[in-house]
Amino acid sequence: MKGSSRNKDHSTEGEGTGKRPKRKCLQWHPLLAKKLLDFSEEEEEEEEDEDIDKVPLLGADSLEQDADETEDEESEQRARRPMNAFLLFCKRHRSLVRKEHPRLDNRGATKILADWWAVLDPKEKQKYTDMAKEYKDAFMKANPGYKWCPTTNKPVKTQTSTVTNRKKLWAFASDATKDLPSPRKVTTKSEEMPQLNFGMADPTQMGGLSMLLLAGEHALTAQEVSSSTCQSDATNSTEACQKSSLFQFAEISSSTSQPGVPGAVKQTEESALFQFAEMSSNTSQLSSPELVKLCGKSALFQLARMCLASEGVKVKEPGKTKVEAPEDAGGEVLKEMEVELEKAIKDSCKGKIEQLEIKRMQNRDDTKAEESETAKCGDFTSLAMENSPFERNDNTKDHMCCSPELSIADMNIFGLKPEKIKKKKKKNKLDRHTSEKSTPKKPCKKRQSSESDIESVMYTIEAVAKGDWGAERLADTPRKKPRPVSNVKESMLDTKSPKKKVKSKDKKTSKEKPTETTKESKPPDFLSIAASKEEPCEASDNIKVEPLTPTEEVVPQSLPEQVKTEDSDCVKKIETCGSRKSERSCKGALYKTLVSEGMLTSLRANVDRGKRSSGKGNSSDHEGCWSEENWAFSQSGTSGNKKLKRPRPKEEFVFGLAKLEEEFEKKFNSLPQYSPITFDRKNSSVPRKKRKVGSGSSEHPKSNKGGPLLAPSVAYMIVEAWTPFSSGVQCKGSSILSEDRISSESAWKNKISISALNTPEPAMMHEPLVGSQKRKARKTKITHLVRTADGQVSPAGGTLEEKLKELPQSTLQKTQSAETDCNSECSRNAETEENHSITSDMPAVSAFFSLAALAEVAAMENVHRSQRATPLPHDGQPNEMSQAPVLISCADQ
DNA sequence: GGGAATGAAAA
DNA sequence: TTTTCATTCCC
Repeated sequence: MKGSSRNKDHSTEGEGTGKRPKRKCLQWHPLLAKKLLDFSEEEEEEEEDEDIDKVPLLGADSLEQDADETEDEESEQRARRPMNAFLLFCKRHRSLVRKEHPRLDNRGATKILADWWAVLDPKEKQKYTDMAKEYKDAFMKANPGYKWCPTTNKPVKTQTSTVTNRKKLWAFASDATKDLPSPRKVTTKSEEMPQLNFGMADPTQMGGLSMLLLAGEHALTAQEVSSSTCQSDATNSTEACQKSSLFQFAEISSSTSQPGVPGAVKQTEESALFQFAEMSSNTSQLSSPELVKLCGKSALFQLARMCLASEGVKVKEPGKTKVEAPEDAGGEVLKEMEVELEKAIKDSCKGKIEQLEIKRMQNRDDTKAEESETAKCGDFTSLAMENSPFERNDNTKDHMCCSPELSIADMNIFGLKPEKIKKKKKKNKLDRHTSEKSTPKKPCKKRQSSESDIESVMYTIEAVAKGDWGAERLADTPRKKPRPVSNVKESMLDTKSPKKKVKSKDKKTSKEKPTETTKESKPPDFLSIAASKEEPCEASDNIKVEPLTPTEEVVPQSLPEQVKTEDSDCVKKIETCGSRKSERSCKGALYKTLVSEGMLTSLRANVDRGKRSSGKGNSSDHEGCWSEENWAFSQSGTSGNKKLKRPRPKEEFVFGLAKLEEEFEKKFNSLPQYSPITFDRKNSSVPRKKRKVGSGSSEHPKSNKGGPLLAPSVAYMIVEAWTPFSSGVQCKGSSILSEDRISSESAWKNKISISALNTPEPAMMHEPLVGSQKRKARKTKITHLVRTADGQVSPAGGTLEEKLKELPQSTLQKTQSAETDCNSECSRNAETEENHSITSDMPAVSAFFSLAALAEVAAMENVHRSQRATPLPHDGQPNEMSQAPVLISCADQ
């Protein structure tokens, strides 16, 4: 009754959409959700404050379960066992069933679904099975210790009263080992998680540094590649660069995600990417790419100068510099530095720098100048060199609290002591941002200054690692600094990137800016993100991390040496900066290109599509894969938007969740949906139970209803068209169907996407048949199908090809050729061969897959076109199949 | 919270 | 072989 509101009606859209059962907060990925929740909680606190007491628990998710949670246990508890194939099927088709049978309640729907399931072609089932398996695998990876049945043990939950009813149990084998669930704990507690699959906790806790580490590691490899590629060409390689960049991002994201910490990492990454995108976009907007380069150079140049200056300073007064207190101790040095900086800055950008004394004054004045400058050098702002130092000084003075050591270390890390100093100012602002985004946790509310320092450092590190530099900083700047400077920056930002403001915390920012007092408010951000403790941890982490992770060139180098060998550091730093810069430029260029090409847009669109899920709010995490993909998407998506506003922290979380969900959905969506009609027929023909042979129902389901499923008519048609083929073989052209699929496929990282997802085979008929019969059936069906596809019109198989071709024309824009190719090939293959494992191509593709999905698709398409260019005709050679970008899997009965 | 379905895992 | 529990959501 109560539920009546919901009625079947809306459910139409998706299972996913609306449904949130009361209890279950997180359908798919409890784990992620929890993790995310953790973050989100914090954020929420910030935003909402009201709500959560302190409980870090899950504010959001918890819907009902909150109670249960003590974080750990709960988290564990939270994990829900992965859905099995049937459940996936149900989820996917329930809405359809409901549409057809609005009055049916779920039970009835479930029965129908069961019928459908029974009828469903084995192949089709296989897809779901595969997906389920994948899902499970991912889940298990995420939750190594997860047990389906807690069995008696389940001691776990006892405590919390709530014990999750349902969830209850699953005891994790060993808490320690079990990562997933525990991760949260770890995070909270500080235990270390071995990482595990997800090990989110660590990175999160680690904060930016950890992030850096993770990202850095990935980045290193990725970057290397990218750098090499990028270096080769600027524009020409653009595509290559793009790919590389995408790839890198993907890897980074994936890598980070894998390790764990979906939430934080994602955010950070996203932010980074986003920033990147913004950077590029901004720069592009503001000025030509050249400008960008110039700016970057200038920035780099400045940095270099900074380093040099710092070196000099160090040489002169190492001790002081280290200790820092820039103003206090190294007034002279500072001045020198300032002078140099000013020069450099002026050189590059007109003056932003101010002397220590005048800093603020100038800063204010500069504000105006900055605006103008901004246009000139976007990066510059990003560097935030100027202001930050000053502020830093101030801050340092004010509070060096946290650990001067850290600050120093940080400085060392960067290799840019001076920079750090400078950065601080921005950092303050940035910090918020950074902390929020990149490192949710760290910040201690209390001392901004200290935080700012650390954060700034971390931020910079992260930025460096990411190569975001400018972008992040830009974003950050606005936020944190309460000071007038911030205002200036803001103005800068405004002009440059309204987005950022929009982004996440503009609101807060605004608040913050007004006055330092706001700092507190700021802290909330941090706080929200980070637990109170983190600071020390962070610091330590940072230090530790640095050496550990070579996140990026800069960091690693600097890290080890940093502490003592400053000189070398500086040099190195400079170099690194340069390298990064190149990377950045490449990335930026790539993004730009992507944007221009519209790829980002498309990605974004995909994301948007997925959004509906966002409403759900559930996040699913389970697999690294998904999460990774999500990230990738999110990143790409955000970047694509260009300016999309970055969601606020909360939003980000939500976003993260949403993204996860989206991804999941994408994947999920990738699963073939079958039109009810088809089932109906079958059902009708065969009264529920699986009818095995099927027979023939020929008909085309497609007529309409089916439409709802995949892509509208087109997709559906395609499906049908494919079906025939699929009957014998499954064709999976990645691009084949609708974008959704593509996206979804992309989403799937590796194999899954390829292997299973693909083809939607509506048909269910043939399966049971045996050998020759099957073949006959297939052919027959095929003809039928073909006909149906056409609209029932064309009879014979000959039409198939035509239809296939037509189909693409009709709807498919992109992969038409590919599809056709696939189809033809598939058909052939089906006839001749049935089993084709996934193509060899996959592996390569798989690598990028998540992120680059679109890019890949495009590339693949291009390749196809170029290579095959509608070769298709029947003869497709099996070999081609393998080659063909489109994956075709032929399942043989 | 039960229930309708299926399936996987554990006992 | 039996239990649990995964999803969905009305009742």
